Amino acid sequence: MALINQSTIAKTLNVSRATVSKALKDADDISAEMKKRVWDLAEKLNYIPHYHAKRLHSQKTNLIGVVVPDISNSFFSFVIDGIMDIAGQSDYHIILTVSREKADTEEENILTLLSMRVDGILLAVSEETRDTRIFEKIKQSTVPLVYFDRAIEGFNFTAIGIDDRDAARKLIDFVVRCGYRHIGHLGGSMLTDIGRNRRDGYIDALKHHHIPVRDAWVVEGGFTRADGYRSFMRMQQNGPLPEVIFAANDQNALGAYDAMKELGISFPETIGIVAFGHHEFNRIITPSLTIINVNPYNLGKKAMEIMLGRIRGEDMCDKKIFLPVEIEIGESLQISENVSFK
Amino acid sequence: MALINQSTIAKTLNVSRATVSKALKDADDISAEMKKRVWDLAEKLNYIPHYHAKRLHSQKTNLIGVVVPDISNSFFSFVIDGIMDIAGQSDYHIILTVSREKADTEEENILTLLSMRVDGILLAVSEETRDTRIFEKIKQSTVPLVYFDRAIEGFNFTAIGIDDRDAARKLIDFVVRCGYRHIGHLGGSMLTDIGRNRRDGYIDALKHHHIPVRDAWVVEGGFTRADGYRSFMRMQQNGPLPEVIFAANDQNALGAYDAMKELGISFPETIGIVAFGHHEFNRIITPSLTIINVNPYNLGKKAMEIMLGRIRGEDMCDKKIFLPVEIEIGESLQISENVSFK
DNA sequence: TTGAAAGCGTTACCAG
DNA sequence: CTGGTAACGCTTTCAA
Repeated sequence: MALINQSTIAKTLNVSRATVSKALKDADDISAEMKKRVWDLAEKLNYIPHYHAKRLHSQKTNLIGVVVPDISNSFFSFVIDGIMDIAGQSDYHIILTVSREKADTEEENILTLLSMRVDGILLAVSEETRDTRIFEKIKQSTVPLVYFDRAIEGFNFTAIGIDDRDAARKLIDFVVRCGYRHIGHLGGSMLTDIGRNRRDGYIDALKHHHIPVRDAWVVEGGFTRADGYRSFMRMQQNGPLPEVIFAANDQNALGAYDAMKELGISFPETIGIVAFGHHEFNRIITPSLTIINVNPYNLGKKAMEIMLGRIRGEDMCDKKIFLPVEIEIGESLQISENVSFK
Repeated sequence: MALINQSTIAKTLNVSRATVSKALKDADDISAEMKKRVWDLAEKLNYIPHYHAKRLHSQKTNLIGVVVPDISNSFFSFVIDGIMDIAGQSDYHIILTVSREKADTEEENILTLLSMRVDGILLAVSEETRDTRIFEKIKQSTVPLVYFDRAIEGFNFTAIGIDDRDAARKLIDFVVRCGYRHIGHLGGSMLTDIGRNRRDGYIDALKHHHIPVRDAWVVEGGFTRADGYRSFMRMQQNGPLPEVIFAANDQNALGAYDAMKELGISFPETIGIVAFGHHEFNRIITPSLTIINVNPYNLGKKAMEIMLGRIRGEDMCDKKIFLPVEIEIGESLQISENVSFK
């Protein structure tokens, strides 16, 4: 016997559907006796209310749509973990979609979420996204959108992430103070703000220390492990390699590590790697990277909290929110004793 | 302006809602001219159909509910990746819920999914689950349920996973053939079938090789990193440690590694670790474990394929399906040259 | 205390 | 070709 509805209960009890509906939600104007009869039968017939029929009426779904580029990237699974923790506390549910870094999949996902009338959308933009018409649509729909990690500029949506440019500057500054001057960059996608900002911070820091930027040591790439592999191979073909490589993220670093292994380049003795990353991942990488540590779980929590504020109507000003970061020193650099990071 | 509905289009065009509905779905009995007018206006007003209103009528949601114990466990994120790949190809969407290994959260999640009238439920049972009334409810609801990785016996639902007992036997057999005879076990939860089966396989193998099972070397635990840490600490208090430890899964192994690091026990020189795990994770562990390799991405794909078959009404027989596994040898064992694994 | 009726956004059947 | 109407499962307002 499949799931039943209120009508079935009403018919069996010879009362109206309205009465059943009210009894089920323990309304004041239903007799205790009637309620008991309804509850007992509901229990017996395994009645489970229809979520969407209910919400159809209330115009509020308590659903939050999430779009991530890649769920097998542990960064995003930790973000989702944070999102779901906050969602669970507030009786919200998550519709998870994955763009696979494809702009058209992302667009499809957003349309699906809008069609499900989610109360809000949390989005980390795919690497490929260029066409921004879909963001116009979201704006028009008045569904609140909060970017996390990666954002598209120009639509005045709230974004939460880190100050990538500043963080990259600090990381490279640290590397320089460790005594290195030959520093390369395996970049992320230059279509994303974080890709550009991390590269710009890298260049800022080199310039600040009067170190020339060598084109052969700056490779445009992406945020996947495969991207890191390809980027390293490209840099290696450009001629002599730097002492330290700054990878756009930890996945990319892992790809570089793959390439070095394949090429027989020892790590970290020959080349050190530093990257943007997160602690949970870093703890299990070999040998430990030196990273700018972003906490993805907190990022997810914070993003969801902001979303809830948005839905409640508080905090309506669109802005960019930065999470704190810190440098986590791994075994990937030979650090002279007198370097400290405040 | 918020999202509009068909009525708005109908009113603006001075036609009936029925006409709009049919025009939008390109029905045969609507004039080309009418269709164009409707489409143009829909486009202009940013009309996006209401997913759940539509499905309310069709009695099919194209939604699949997923319950995982822990999404920050990379095993499950890879499973989800596989599930979503197949789902995307077939126009299904995923409602993801996380039980955090808690039986009551799991039950809540299942009820939510049933209330959303998902077309099917994919479930990896939490460690804690004992009360099986909720599974009765699912059975009653006639919503197809497919277990992946971890199952509860006795309800005759389809389950997909690996033959844990056999795999554990093979893994321990391999360790013995490497020359080790002092082998301990950091177990998973004995409430789960996989926890029991892996332990039983371990015992089978020891018995087969006439190696006594030492209680001090068999610790009951769980599948998280924290569990692994605690279990190792317990075993260490029991007296002298074995040469090789068989951990219930890779997270557990990681926790054991944490404990060893804290206690200053070198790895893998003093103690080797073997575990159930998956390649993607293993590649980034230091030093690489020797694992029985389960491919979680394929597991997810397969689980979703079975689910789709179920929904279509094919393949209605409930059974246990085993995925193939293989041993992946890492740096965690000192292996003598003449050992090979067929 | 209960029930009739309208409505949420959509589709489907049948008339015209 | 177009439209009225009932239906999907539920809630809410207003009468009785």
